[in-house]
Amino acid sequence: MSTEVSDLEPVSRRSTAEIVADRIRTAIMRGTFAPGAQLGEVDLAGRLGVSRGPLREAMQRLVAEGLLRSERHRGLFVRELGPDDVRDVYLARTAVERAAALQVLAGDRAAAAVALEIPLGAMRAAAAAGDAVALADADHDFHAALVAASGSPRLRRMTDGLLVETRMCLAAFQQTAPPAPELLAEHELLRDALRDGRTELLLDRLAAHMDEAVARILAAMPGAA
Amino acid sequence: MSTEVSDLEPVSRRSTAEIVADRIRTAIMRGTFAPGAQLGEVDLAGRLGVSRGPLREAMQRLVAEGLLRSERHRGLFVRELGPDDVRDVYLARTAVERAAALQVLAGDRAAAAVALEIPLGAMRAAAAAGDAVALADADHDFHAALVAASGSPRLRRMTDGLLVETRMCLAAFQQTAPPAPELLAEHELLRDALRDGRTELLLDRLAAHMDEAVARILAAMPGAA
DNA sequence: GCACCTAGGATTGTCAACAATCCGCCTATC
DNA sequence: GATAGGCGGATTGTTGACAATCCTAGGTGC
Repeated sequence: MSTEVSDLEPVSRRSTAEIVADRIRTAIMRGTFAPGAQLGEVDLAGRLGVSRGPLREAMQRLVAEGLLRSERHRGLFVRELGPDDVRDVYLARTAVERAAALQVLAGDRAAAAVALEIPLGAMRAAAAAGDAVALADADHDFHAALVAASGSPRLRRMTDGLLVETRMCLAAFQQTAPPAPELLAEHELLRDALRDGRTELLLDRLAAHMDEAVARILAAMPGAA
Repeated sequence: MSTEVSDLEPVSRRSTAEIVADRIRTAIMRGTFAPGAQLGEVDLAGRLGVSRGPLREAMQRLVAEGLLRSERHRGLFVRELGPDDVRDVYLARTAVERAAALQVLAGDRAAAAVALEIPLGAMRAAAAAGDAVALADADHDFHAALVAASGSPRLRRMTDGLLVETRMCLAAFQQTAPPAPELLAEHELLRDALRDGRTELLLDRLAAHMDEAVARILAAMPGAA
């Protein structure tokens, strides 16, 4: 809203509803809207500078993505994710990223390994600077890049949605700083196994990576069994 | 539109946008709207008896699901699925249903096998009657039931979307009648392997089932490589 | 004859107002 | 004192109209 770099296409190529959806999605991802919080339409519309029409369209999109819960004549609420949801998100992520990894292994492994170097670099910088948010961003980008390298639009779309939910889980209790060096090492091992075409090793490490993430999150969760 | 069985809750519990989305989704699934066709808002709104507001909300939902393609100031078009899309849909389905199958194997196999008997019965009846549409419905229900038995909401939601795209692929050239007895046998083999807990066998049969479906569809497709 | 420009029509994008519904609180009654 | 009934405020759901944009057809100049 403040500084647009390219005023050539201020609002042209993307629909307003899509822009609004992205904005709210990011806000939910960052924890700006607490889980369970109600989102008033007039308030949001006024804050974003749009009318209720496009805003409602954006909301429908987020409801379809599973980020919001709509109660008729009650309002829209940010979905709250419990322990079961954490397990389910990572179950689905494991399934999708496993398939993506297999596709990458069958394709151009080297190019994918190179592409992964970008988020890995960001992860190293974030770890060195002790920036937890940047670390989470880099983690996010790593997995998005992995799935993007598969060349599958549907796996990519699914991952995009699941990663947002992952960030929602993390944002609920950001104070739980993950051990940065360990996290970085895990991702580098994934990159190594991918680059070297070690199929079984990659799949095992991927599954282990997911299991550890679930354990980390559930350990930091209040009412986890 | 013609005969509603339960007029007790005509529009109460579900939002209008959701109802409209379901209606259009079904129409796309059945091939009522040809791929690439433009959907005019005023025309659809008038035909469904709602205003353009809820209709646009429903459209945003379908766009998010990947069924429609929106071009700004141009209109909404039914997505056309090419050979690459067919392969991608089944790639994603294989990933999701594999994960679901593993979850079922780790849970209550017997109950899942019983649940699968319902769509299998419908499939037998459709095969005997030579009803291609009912056969496709039963096929659809089988895989939906398999994933539902996993107890994972996210795998379930992904499958719902992917199955709709599957039907879109099939609807494009309905005349390609699949060999009913063979299709039935394949699904019964899946059920058997699931019931008996034969993990490797089930996963192999599932992958083969998907591969055969892709081959069947691509063979009937006009411009397939 | 061909290319460019312009007017027309139609469609989408957006907005502000109206109507229906629900929640919380207050009051009256048992 | 507790509970049933009703009222007020707020929010969502829906509608119709207005404005911006794009494609197509026709005309004009070169």
